[in-house]
Amino acid sequence: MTNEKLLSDFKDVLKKEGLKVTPQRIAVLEEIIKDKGHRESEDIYMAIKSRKTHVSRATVYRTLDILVQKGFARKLNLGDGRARYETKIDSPHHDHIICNECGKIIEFVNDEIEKMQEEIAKQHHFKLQQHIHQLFGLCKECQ
Amino acid sequence: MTNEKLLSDFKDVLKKEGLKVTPQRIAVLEEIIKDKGHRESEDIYMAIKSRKTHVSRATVYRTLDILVQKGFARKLNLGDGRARYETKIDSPHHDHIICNECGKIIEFVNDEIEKMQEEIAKQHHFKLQQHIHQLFGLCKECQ
DNA sequence: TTTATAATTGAGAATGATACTCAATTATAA
DNA sequence: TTATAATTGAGTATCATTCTCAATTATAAA
Ligand SMILES: [Mn+2]
Ligand SMILES: [Mn+2]
Ligand SMILES: [Zn+2]
Ligand SMILES: [Zn+2]
Repeated sequence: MTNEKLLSDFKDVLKKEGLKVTPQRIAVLEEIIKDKGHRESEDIYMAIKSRKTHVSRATVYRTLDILVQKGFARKLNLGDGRARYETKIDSPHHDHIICNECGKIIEFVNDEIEKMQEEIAKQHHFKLQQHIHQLFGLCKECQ
Repeated sequence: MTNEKLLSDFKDVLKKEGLKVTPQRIAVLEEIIKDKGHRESEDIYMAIKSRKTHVSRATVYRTLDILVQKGFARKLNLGDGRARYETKIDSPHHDHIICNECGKIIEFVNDEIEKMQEEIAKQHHFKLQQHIHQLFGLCKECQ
């Protein structure tokens, strides 16, 4: 999806919800799509500030919530107390491998595992809604 | 392993490390082995207080750290901001299924998945150290 | 059993990420 | 241009967990 289309989609969603299109909201959206990485709220806040748009941490958090809610972003919990956000646009489901040393994050998907999760849930009479699968270790460079 | 053996093992470890055997530390150990569940620090703190032993939250946290460090307990992050602790004694590795509604926790192991994780790590040149695999959904009762 | 001493404890303060409050500002539609 | 409801941001609150440090205690030597 082009960034223009994405931006206009976002505006449409905001309007549809009776929410306003503000420079802060646009800036957060732009920041999330610009850098394909797994970003902390603080990073995004600093990146926006270091440019032209005036923004507060509160607004960054609020906008990230909207983006997650509306399917534009995904929120990750890597267990270190700081949430990460990544774009969800053109980004199908995947899980993560995280380096314990340098923090590098690699994405992976394994259909076998995805399938098995469903079976395990079924065996225990659970209706699966989400899952977290994270592998932690040392990356090539950090071993 | 008998509770007596476990207690004496714990005392041995403490002594070996130059740490003191205190009623608070014993109480935390006892609490962790008494209830096989996935306990919050606050639960353990309350349970100990509601008995006879005087203890503080700080000491519960400190002792739980020791128990995890020395292999007597396991610390879980379920993504809700409160750590859970479970006994590691006679409890081989497993992962968890968590009910989004009532919080019920079920344990599972799947050797296939365990094996695949190793392969995935290898493919990405990672030396695997730990992993988190949690399935979230609705349990039979909550659907 | 004392004594010496280093380890431990607990009350309360600190931390850090995130959420909330509310007065001032702003986007939007009439 | 105006009316108004939504948004913003500064600062405060929250909540789990960690830290501080003076008072207490476990331990081992005498
Ligand atoms: Mn990712
Ligand atoms: Mn368990
Ligand atoms: Zn690394
Ligand atoms: Zn349930």
